[in-house]
Amino acid sequence: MKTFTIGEVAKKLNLNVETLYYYDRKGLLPFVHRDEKGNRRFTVDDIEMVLTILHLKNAGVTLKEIKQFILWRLEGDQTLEERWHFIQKQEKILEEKIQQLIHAREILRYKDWYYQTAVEAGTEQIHLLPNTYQYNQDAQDKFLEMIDQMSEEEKFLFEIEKQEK
Amino acid sequence: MKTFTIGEVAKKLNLNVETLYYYDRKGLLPFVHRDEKGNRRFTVDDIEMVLTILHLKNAGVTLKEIKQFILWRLEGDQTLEERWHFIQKQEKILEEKIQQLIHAREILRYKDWYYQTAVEAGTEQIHLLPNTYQYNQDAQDKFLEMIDQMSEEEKFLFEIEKQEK
DNA sequence: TTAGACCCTGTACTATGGTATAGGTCAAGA
DNA sequence: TCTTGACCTATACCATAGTACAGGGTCTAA
Repeated sequence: MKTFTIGEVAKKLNLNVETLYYYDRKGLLPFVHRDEKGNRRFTVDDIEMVLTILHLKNAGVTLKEIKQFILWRLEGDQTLEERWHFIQKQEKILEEKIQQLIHAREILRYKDWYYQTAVEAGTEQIHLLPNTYQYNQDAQDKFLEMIDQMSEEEKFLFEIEKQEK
Repeated sequence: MKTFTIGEVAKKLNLNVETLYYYDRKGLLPFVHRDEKGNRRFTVDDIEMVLTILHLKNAGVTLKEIKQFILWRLEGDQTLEERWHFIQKQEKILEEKIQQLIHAREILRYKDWYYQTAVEAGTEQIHLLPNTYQYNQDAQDKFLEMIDQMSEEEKFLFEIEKQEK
């Protein structure tokens, strides 16, 4: 069965070897064996595992949690339920993260509109109440139109702005 | 015009005051004025600015970059173009991040299926080739079915697994 | 008049996820 | 033979984004 050196794995997975050494030190690669010279040899299965680490990392899972998952995996079928629940939990967390970023994207798109129109007008004043940095009705309407759901913080600001007027 | 203390702002924006002090130290709140006693007083405009900071932070922008944006904003209309380009750049970065997380979500959903079926079967063996940790044809087919686009790293693994067989 | 709740500054400490550096082994090629 | 490159360990160092703590001021209510 073909095996790979740490350098080959790093190259193929677009990591640098230091990162793989770091993961090993942190206990994320307990499955990797050594040859007679003491060098790590990664099997295809091992690379599969490293890819799983990267998948979880991409999903925002910390190395500590990933380590737990890896250890469960080495324990075999008796930890299937734990692993399943772990995956379900991470799915929920990730879903929330995605929704948060989608909100952030709406905000950026609003700001994009805001600056595009300001640049066209040559001044930000077109969006502001005279002598303040507070947004005028048009800017607020556009905000409401472009943003699906306001956060609590945004609602709070809307409230105090209303009271000012 | 009503103003707010740092504690009030922190509470309303769900931050702790230390974080606001930290932002100030880092130069993100140069617009906040003090009263006779030396205490910070936040105007509605100021809170608007802090909310902008939080929006950018949610979008994954670093504090360093946010500081730049804030400074531009204080310079007024002559920096409108810079600010617009900055927003457009952050939009692109965020879009990529969202797509990456959506890929990660597909992977997690696949793993969810993988573990659900394994738990039902009582063993992970139903997805593996005998005596390895490599996925069998069914598991691979399901992967291809559930994952929209494979990353380079995933393609690489598929290749070497094919060669093994 | 004193305790508690805020406010302030400055400095230290933390976690996370690496990256860099020093010092060493070993095999292959010029 | 000697240098280059890939591997190894151990340790130091880094940025980011806070969090905690020490020491001090000021106002208010019991």
